[in-house]
Amino acid sequence: MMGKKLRTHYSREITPEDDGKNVTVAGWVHEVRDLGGLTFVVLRDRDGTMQVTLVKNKVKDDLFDVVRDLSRESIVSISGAVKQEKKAPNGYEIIPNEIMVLSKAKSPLPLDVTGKVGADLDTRLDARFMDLRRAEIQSVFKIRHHVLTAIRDFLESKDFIEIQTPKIVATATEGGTALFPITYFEREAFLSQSPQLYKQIMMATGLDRAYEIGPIFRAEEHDTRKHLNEVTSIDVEASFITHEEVMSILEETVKHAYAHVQKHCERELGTVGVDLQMPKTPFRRLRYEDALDIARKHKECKDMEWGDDLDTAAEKAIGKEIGEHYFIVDWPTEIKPYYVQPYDDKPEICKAFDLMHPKMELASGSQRVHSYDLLVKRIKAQGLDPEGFEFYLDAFRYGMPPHAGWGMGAERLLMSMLGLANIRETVLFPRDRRRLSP
RNA sequence: GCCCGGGUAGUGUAGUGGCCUAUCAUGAAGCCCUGUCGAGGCUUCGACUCGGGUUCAAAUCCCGACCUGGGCGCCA
Repeated sequence: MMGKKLRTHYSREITPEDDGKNVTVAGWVHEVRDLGGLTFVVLRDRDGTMQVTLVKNKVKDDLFDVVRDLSRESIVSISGAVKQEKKAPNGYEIIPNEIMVLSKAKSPLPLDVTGKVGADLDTRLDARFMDLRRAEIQSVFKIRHHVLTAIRDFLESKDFIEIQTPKIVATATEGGTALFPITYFEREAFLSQSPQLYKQIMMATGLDRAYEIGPIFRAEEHDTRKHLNEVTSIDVEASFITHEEVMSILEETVKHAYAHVQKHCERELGTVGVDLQMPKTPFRRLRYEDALDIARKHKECKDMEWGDDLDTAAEKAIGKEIGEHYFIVDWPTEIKPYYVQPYDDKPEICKAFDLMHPKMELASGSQRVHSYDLLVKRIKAQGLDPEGFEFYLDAFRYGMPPHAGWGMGAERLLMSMLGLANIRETVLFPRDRRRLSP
C-alpha cells in the first residue's frame, strides 16, 4: 500500500495565492488557542509557523476532539485546504480535513519553546534538543553552517584542498597546553590540541596549499565565556609564501564569511537581531610594541614590559581604541612557539601575527621555520626535547619549502560576528570544564 | 587553580529571622467564549538543592557538600 505523504509543503512554501489548494503540512504543535467555536492551532516547522483554523460546523467535529487532546510540541501531520485570510498571521490559514498525531509530547516541557519565559543557559543546554526548536537558537547554527561553507568556498577558490589529520596523537604539539590523555591499546596517547605539526608536514609533500576544519581539544581548566575544551579550528597552511600573504588570505577569508552570511542569512540575522557590518579590509597592522604602548596608557597595564604577553586587560584596552578587526604583528620571539620564524635581521622579534576582534582574539599564525637546523635550535631554546618531535622533524630533512599559515577558532569567529555573550551559544553540545553531557 | 555571586513549582522570578498556610508570570487540569496572533475571563494544581548547626522561631543566619553564573590566569 502506498503511504500517504506526511508533508507536501513547508510553511514558507505556501502563500495566500495558493488559496483553495490542498496541502499536507507537518511539524510541532507550537500553541493551541481555543476560543470556543473557533480554535487555532499554530504549527511550527523548520521555516516558521503557520495557522491551522478550525471553525465549528465547518470542519468535522472529531477534529475538535483531536485538537483538544493535543499537548504542546506534539508532532502532527495536517492535511487541508489553504485559505487566503487577511486576519491570519501569514495571510493564509489551513482548514484541516485530517489531523494525524504522529507523536505525543509529554508535559510539562523542560523549557518554554515559545520564548515567553526565559531559561538559564545551563537549563537550555540540558534540554538542548528543545532549546534548538527556538528560531533564534536554530538561526545561529544555520549561520554557522553558512560561515563554514563560505570559508570552504573561498579557500577552494584559492586552490586549497581540504585535509583531515589525526585527532589521536602521541605527543603534544608545542608544550604548554594541557592535553587530554587517552588509552590507545597498551599505550598512552592524547587528543590533538592542534593540527599544526601535521599541516606543516603536508608542506613537505608538494601539496602546497591545504586547510582543515576540525575539532581540537584543550584540557585547560579555564572557566570563561570564550573558552571551551572542544572547539572547531580552521587551519590553513601554504608553501612558497610569506606570512604577509597568508595574512591577506586570512582577512579575505573573514571578509568572505561576512559577505556570504550577509547575502544568504538575511532572515536568520533578523531572527538573531544582528545588523551585520562588513569588516573593512585590509585590517590594520599593529606592531606588538605599538600595541604595548596603547595598553600602557591604561592604568591597569601601565607596568607592562616588552616581552610580556598581552593579557585580557591589554586586549580590551587596545580593542577599545582600535574598534574594529586588526592584526598584531612582529611579536617577541620568546613568547611565540618554536615553529615561528624570527626576523633574520632582528631575531628577537618574529614573523607571527594574531588576528584580533575588538572583544577577543580570533586567529594566530606565522611564517614557519623551514630550516631543519634552526627548528631544532628553536625547540631546544624553548626547553623542549627534539627527540619527541622526530616524526615532525623528519619532514624537514629532505626538502621543506618555506611556508606559512594560521589557525582560526570557528566559534570565536561566529561569536564575534553575531555579538553572542557566551561561546557556548555557538556550539550544539558544548564541552566545558563541567559539561560532558548531552 | 585563584577571586566574587547564585541555588525557591516543569520554566523564569519575589521574598534578608516571626506578617510564609511562600509572590508573580508562564505552564498543566477544568469551565466559558466564533478571529486569536504573548488571546481573554473564572477555578484548581505545582517549589524553599542536600546534610549539619544557631535560635523560642530559619527559604532567610553559620558550617560543609553538591550544582551553577561571572571575573582572572591561559588561549582559539
